[in-house]
Amino acid sequence: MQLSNTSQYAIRMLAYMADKKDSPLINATELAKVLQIPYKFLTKIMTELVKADLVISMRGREGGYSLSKKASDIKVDDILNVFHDSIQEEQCVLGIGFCNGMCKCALHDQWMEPKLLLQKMFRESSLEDIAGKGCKI
Amino acid sequence: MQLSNTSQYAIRMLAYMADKKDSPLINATELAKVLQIPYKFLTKIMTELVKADLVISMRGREGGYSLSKKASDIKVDDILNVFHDSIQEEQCVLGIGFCNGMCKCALHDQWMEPKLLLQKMFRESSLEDIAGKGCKI
DNA sequence: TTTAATTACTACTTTAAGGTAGTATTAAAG
DNA sequence: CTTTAATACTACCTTAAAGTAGTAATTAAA
Ligand code: SF4
Ligand code: SF4
Repeated sequence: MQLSNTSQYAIRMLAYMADKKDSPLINATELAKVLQIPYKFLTKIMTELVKADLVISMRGREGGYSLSKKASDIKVDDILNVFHDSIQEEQCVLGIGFCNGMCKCALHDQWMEPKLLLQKMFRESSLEDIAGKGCKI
Repeated sequence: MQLSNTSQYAIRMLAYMADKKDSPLINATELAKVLQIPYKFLTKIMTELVKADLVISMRGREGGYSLSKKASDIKVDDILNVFHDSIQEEQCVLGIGFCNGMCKCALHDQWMEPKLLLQKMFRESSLEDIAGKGCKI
């Protein structure tokens, strides 16, 4: 019951970048070292974030990565969507069926509440919220 | 963000058994067919449930499985614990660190609420609650 | 006592996520 | 122009979960 490694890495990478919004470009070497994420895996993930238009990359010497928009405009859910790790509308807590409300077990209604809270949290929390709150992640 | 396949299967298997509390023993062949779970995988899972004392098994002809206690006494969380799929006390929503409340990101407090709800749900929901509510899972 | 039907055990295969290696491409610095 | 430092691409390796196969052990019916 937790996010994939890849999503976790992606969130931390982008949160770090949001935190260092003074630097126009941040490179993979720095990110890998500071966040303790394998360099090659990090660049692989970053390339996906570039393709998803959450990040802009500059190749070549003095290159690096930067957020494609304001930190407050990049929601956690946008990141999760890139890696298909977001909570779907009809997703069953047990992963058994898809909730249609027609025929339900006792857990169905109980699941609604935490599910809605999680969805809300992911959709409304931006990188700005996560970063720069005194605690580096 | 969902339970492992193994946990899902285990819950469905036990819920089905709870539902058929009239039959003293239920065998793997029936379970596999009705629940559409691979027979060999099902027996592997069931053996773990036997070792965890949630299920009693009878070998040999006319053998099968039965719940080791009343359906109302087997909680979903008991099943999740067998497969290390329960939500830990200090578990971080992002899977990044372990929440100690000392140094936290903005998601930390928001995570508390759905997490407590999920824990409560898993701990308080029994097989009796899931089974026999008109909807077979 | 033999046979059939069942669970238990051991070992293997498959799949997908996570991770690594090497090379190509790009662009600024010198 | 050449070098250097960066990202991008392709292909592979590793690990753990999921699933499969075959055989042993057990028990009741015949
Ligand atoms: S009724 Fe229960 S098992 Fe079925 S989709 Fe809803 S939560 Fe899942
Ligand atoms: S502060 Fe945020 S990242 Fe750190 S453990 Fe709590 S929820 Fe996770």
